[in-house]
Amino acid sequence: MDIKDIAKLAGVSTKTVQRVLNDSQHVKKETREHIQHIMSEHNYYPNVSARRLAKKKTQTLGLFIVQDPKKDNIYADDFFYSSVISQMITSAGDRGYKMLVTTTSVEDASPILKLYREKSIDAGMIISWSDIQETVDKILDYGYPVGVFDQNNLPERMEKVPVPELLNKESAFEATRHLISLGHQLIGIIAGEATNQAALERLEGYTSAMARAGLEAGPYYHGTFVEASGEEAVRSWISEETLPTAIFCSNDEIAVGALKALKQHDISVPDQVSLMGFDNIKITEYTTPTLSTMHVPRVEMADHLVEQMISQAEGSESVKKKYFTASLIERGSTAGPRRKKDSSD
Amino acid sequence: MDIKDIAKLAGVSTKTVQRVLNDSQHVKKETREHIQHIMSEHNYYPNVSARRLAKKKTQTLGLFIVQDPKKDNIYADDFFYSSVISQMITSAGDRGYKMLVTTTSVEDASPILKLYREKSIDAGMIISWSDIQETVDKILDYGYPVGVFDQNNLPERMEKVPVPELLNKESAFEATRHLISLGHQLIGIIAGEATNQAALERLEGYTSAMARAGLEAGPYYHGTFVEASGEEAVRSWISEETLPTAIFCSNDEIAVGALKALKQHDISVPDQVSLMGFDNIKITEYTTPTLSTMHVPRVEMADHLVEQMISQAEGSESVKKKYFTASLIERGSTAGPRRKKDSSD
DNA sequence: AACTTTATTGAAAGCGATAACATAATCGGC
DNA sequence: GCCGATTATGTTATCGCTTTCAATAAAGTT
Repeated sequence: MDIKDIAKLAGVSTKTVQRVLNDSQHVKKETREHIQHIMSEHNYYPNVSARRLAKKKTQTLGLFIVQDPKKDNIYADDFFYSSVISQMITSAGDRGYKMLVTTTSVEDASPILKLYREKSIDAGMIISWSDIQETVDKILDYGYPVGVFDQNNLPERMEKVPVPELLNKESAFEATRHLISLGHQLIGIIAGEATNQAALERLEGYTSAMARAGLEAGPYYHGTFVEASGEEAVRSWISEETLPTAIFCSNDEIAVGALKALKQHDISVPDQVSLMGFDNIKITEYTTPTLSTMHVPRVEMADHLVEQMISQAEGSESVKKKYFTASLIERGSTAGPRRKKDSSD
Repeated sequence: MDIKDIAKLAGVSTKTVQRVLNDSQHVKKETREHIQHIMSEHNYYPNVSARRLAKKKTQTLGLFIVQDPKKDNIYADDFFYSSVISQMITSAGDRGYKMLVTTTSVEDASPILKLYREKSIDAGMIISWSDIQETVDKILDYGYPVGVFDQNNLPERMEKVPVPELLNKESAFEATRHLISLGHQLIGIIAGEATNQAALERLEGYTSAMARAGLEAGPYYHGTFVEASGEEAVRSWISEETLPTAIFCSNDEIAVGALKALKQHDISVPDQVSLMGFDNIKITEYTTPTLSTMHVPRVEMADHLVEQMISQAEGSESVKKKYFTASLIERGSTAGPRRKKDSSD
C-alpha cells in the first residue's frame, strides 16, 4: 500500500495525494477529505525511508553519549545526565523529531561521523564527561551541525556550537552567600579539577563572595568532581586541624564524600559543619542529613539545546547563546555555625 | 557522491561496488581493494535511507519509554530503569542496530504504531511502569515484533512477546532466608500492589521461606512500590506495637521509606530492626545505614531482550524464555536481632 | 465578454541504494 | 586444448516518495 495505490483508489495523481500528506495548500476541500478518508480506511502511512531519500532530510537528531573510560557504566548511574537525556528525547519528540541514541567511546569519533555521512541524522548532540574538542572539530570540518552538553567548556569554535551555559560564577557566589548569611565566617571550598572551566568559575564565585563579605578565604582543597575528593579534603583538614565551620563543595558528589568523612569522624552535619553542594542530583535527598545544594536547571538547558539543534538542522546558521543560573535549595546540611557543642573544640 | 560515482571512478558497475560494500563474495581481490581505496579516498558512505528503502529493513530498534501519569518525570530519576535503557542502547549498537528512543504516554499507542507503520523501525521494546497490555495487543495485531521490559507481568499472548523474567519467588525466598539465617524469628513484609504479579510472587517467596524455616508469618502490610508505603507500614506497626525485628521490603523504595520512618521514631537500623530491600537501585548505597538488598541483574536482562528483538526483527518466530535470579547483597541494614539494647523492649 | 489572476491538478524525472537475471572470465581435469 | 564448473562482473527494473514544470479550471476585473 503506497502512495500510488492511494492515488489510484482516489482517482487522482500521486502529487495530489502527496499534497494532502504534507498538509499543503492548493487542494480542494472535497478532494482532500476524499483522499484522507481513503488513507485512513486503508491505514496508509507514508514510508519514512522513501521520504528521507527524496527530501534529503531525516527529521532525526543524534544523541551521542560518550563513555567515560574511567567509569564503567555510561549514563546509567549518573545522576546528573540521566534527566538531561530523558528531557532531550522528549523535547525532540515534541518538535516532531526522532532521536537516535548511541553510546560511543572518546577515542573513536568515526561511529559518530558515520551517522552524519550516511545521512542517518540531520544534527547531533554530544553528552560527555571527557574532552571532546577533537571530535567536535572533526564534525565541524565536515560541516555538520553539532551541539554539546557538558560542564567542561569548549573554548574553541564555540560560536558555531550550541552549548547551554550555566553561570557558574554567579551560582557559586549565591551558594557561598548562603553560607555567609547563616553566620559562617570560616568557609572552605573543595574545588573540582583545575582543567575544568566550570570548576574554576565556581571557585571564582566563592572567592568573590568571600571578598564581598569582607571575609578571608577559608581552606582550599584542589580535588576532582568525585566523592573521593570530598573525603580526602575533609580528612586532610581534620588532620591539619583546619576544618572550617562550613564547606562549599563544588558539586554534590564531593559533598557526599565530605559527608561520609565527617560522619566517620563523628562530626555532626550541620551542627558542627555545614555542607553545601552543587548540581542538585537525586541522592542529595537521600543522604542523612539531606544536602543543601544549588539546583542546576538541566531540564531547561537540555530543552534549549534541542531547540537550537533543530533550528540548525533546518538551516539556521546562528547560535543563540542563553545563560542559566542555578538556584538555592536549602536542605538539612546547612545551618548556622556551632549550634550545639557535642564534642571538643 | 553516490554509488554511481564510485562505480564510474573505479571503472566498474554499481553492482560490483555494491558487492564490496556489503562485504560479499565474488569480487576479485584487486578489484575490491581498488574500489575500497576509491571509496575511502572520496569519503564515500552509502546513504542509509536509500538502502532502507531498497532493503525494506531499517536495522533500527524502537525503544518506547512509557510515561507514568503518576510520575512527573520519565525515567530520568528512576534508578531502576535508567541502567536498563543505557544497556539496551549499547547492546543494540554492539549488534549493529540503531536505537530510536521515544517517550510516550500510556493512553495513546498511536505514536508507537506510527513508527512501525511508516517503517522507521524493525522491532520495538516497551519500558513501562503501567499496564500496557492494550498497546502490546495492537502492535501484535499488526504483526510487528515487540518486547517488554516490565516488572508487571503480561499474562496474555506472552508466547509471542519476549519479556525477560525474574524469578521473583526464588529471589524473595533467598532474601527472607538471609534474614532468618541472621537469627530473626519475627519477620514482617511490606508488599507491593496486589495487582502486580511480581509483588505477589515476592510475597509467596517470603511466605514459603518462613514456612520452610518453621516460622510463623510476621506482620504483613499491603502497600505499593513507593516510599510512602514503607513509611506507612512502619508507622502503623509501631502504633499497633507489632513492629517485627526484621522487615522484608518488596523493593528498595519501600525500604527507603521504612528507614525514614524508623529513624523518625529513633529506632536504630540494624540494631533494633533489620531492613532488607529488593532491586539494588543506586540510592541503597547512599542511605545511612546502607541498605541490604537483592540485586536484580537488569543489565543482563536488558541485553537478553535486545538480542531477542533483533532475532525477531530478522525473521525468527520463536521466543527463547530465559529466567533470571536476583542475588543477595549484604550491606549495613541487616544484622542479627537485638544486638544492643538502647531503648525499651 | 475578453483577459488576468489564482487555485487545483498531473506527468515524469529524480533520490541512492538493492537484486533478479544474464553474461563474461577463469580454472581444473583429462 | 576442449568442456563444464566456478568465479567475476554488468544491465536494469524497483523501492516509495518528492519535486520541477506545465496544464487546466475557477474566479475576479473592467
